[in-house]
Amino acid sequence: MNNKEFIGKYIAFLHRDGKRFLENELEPYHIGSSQFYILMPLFKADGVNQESLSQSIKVDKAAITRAIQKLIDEGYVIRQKDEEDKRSYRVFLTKKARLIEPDIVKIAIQWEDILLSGFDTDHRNLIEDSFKEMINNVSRTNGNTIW
Amino acid sequence: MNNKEFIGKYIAFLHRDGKRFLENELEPYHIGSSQFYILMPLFKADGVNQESLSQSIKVDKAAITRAIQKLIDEGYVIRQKDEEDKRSYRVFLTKKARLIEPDIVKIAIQWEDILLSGFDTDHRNLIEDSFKEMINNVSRTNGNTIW
DNA sequence: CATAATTGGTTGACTCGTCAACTATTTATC
DNA sequence: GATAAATAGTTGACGAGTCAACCAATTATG
Repeated sequence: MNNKEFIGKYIAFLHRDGKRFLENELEPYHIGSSQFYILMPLFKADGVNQESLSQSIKVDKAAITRAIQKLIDEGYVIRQKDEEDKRSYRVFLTKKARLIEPDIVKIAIQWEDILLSGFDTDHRNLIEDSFKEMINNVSRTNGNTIW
Repeated sequence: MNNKEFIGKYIAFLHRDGKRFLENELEPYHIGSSQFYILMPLFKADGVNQESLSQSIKVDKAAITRAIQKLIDEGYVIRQKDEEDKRSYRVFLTKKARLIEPDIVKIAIQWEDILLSGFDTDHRNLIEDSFKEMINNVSRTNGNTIW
């Protein structure tokens, strides 16, 4: 039984599968997984700036810029210069985005249900907590030094 | 307490952090994370072909081709036409690769230790099993249809 | 045994994300 | 209040991975 595998490998598997799943499901809406990750926080609260989106999904602001451009092109968001701080833009959902919101959320839930199928509530909570712990572990480690 | 988050989001966080960690640590060896993922199975058994590597790390064979090219350029592997099946190449580690093997394995363990720090043995086993279940769930789902 | 289907590998075009360098605005500091 | 430092956003170059189209070799099938 010398088949010890690393968690990192499993994380990579699931990440790639998830990306593929999302991109297949999102194809009818002409967006990809990067747009999905931006829409999700916007559904909760729009009018925020790109920096805030960058922090909430922990993705480089350069990637946010590019992903938002696509959302604009497809008519899902508009940007408006923030009059309080003219360096930044506030990003707002359009009606078109609100129309697809239930579909997009459903896709997120579908993926969650696939991943966790067969897990009871306790197990789901334990997994969620464990993920949070791992994320804390990582940020604690790279928070101080640069590794 | 309406902050239900999706596991998929956490997976993406950890994937990106892991990639960054690996790439920082691997820099002195002039390889990146894609080479890391290929070296790891080769350390267990080399002389296999690219298709086999593709399956073992679940990465598209096109990416394997490109990642191996870099390993060749850096002198960590050589390829040898398989005389039994002339379509395929057998990939062998060089001495240079064997020399860095302990370092590379140590980097993998380091990342594992960061992720799972504070987890006792039971918790670690539970996490590993849960990841395996999630991966089974995914392959069961996309095994039949194409979603 | 000839032709068809499958398999191993490569290439090109693409998405997603990172980092570094840059502009423009805002905030601190002397 | 001028200059320095920090912050929001953009752009370019890159690495990693996917998919599709393609060769060449192998295996099935008629």
